[in-house]
Amino acid sequence: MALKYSRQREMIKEFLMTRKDHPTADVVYMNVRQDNPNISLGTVYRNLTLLADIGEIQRLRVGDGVDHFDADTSPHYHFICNSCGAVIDLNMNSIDGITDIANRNFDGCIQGHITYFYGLCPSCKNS
Amino acid sequence: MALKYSRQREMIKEFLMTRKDHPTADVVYMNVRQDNPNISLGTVYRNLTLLADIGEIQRLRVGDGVDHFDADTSPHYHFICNSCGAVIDLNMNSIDGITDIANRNFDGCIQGHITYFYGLCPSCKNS
DNA sequence: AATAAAAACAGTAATGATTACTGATTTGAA
DNA sequence: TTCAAATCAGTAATCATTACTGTTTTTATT
Repeated sequence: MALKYSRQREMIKEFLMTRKDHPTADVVYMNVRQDNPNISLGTVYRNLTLLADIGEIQRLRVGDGVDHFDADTSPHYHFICNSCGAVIDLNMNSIDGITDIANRNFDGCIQGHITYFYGLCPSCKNS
Repeated sequence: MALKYSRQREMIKEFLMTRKDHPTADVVYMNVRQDNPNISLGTVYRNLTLLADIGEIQRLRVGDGVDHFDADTSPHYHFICNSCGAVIDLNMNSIDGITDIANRNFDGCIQGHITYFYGLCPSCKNS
């Protein structure tokens, strides 16, 4: 199962790198299709999953029933607007200490955490 | 749209209160059906959503593609086993301080956070 | 450059969780 | 008791995602 080059995968990754708003598979599909009208939605899904599996992108399950994708794989937190659903990067340090706290009273082995912040985004706050 | 009594809703809530493992709608359905074989899956979904909306239960989106439900509405954290998918309550205090940290460099208004911990559950750890 | 096996593709069908619809039943206030 | 509103059971529809199939592309090897 050696990885082979794929124009489609490159286009998907490149599109994702231009976006800071963590688009869904469908948004990726609609945009990449502007340059390659023949691309299939299944190809988009398959490559997004593949890219996430090899760690080149990040899959975000923000709880709205649709997966979002982020080309920024560095550890960072996300904010989801309760009003408009926007997914926004947060500028704050990692709070890895909480996994230690969580491990204290737990018999298993906690390896990491996922945190999402909720509230009103700057634009929804002023309207 | 005043809320009226419903035997089905009561059964669903009562079943959920007996469980600590955060069952899915389908599991609720299969169990409640033992006492009421005529109950409809749609009724289970409708009432779980209604109970969550009025705050009597909690909906957990743990990222496995299926919603889980918890009759314990007090703030507490959850752990998801990377191996078996079990959803387990964690015995630790709320770390509300992190919403303050998150708010510092954010123009919007952060109202809360959702954190899930991942790793190996006690039973998967020893096998 | 020609060959061929593996990988990836486009297009479409299938899946699975959840929601919406419909006509019948239940609830609860007047 | 009456009756409108709420809820129900059963089923159809939706929507995101995955699986399947026959074709095309990639790439290592001649």
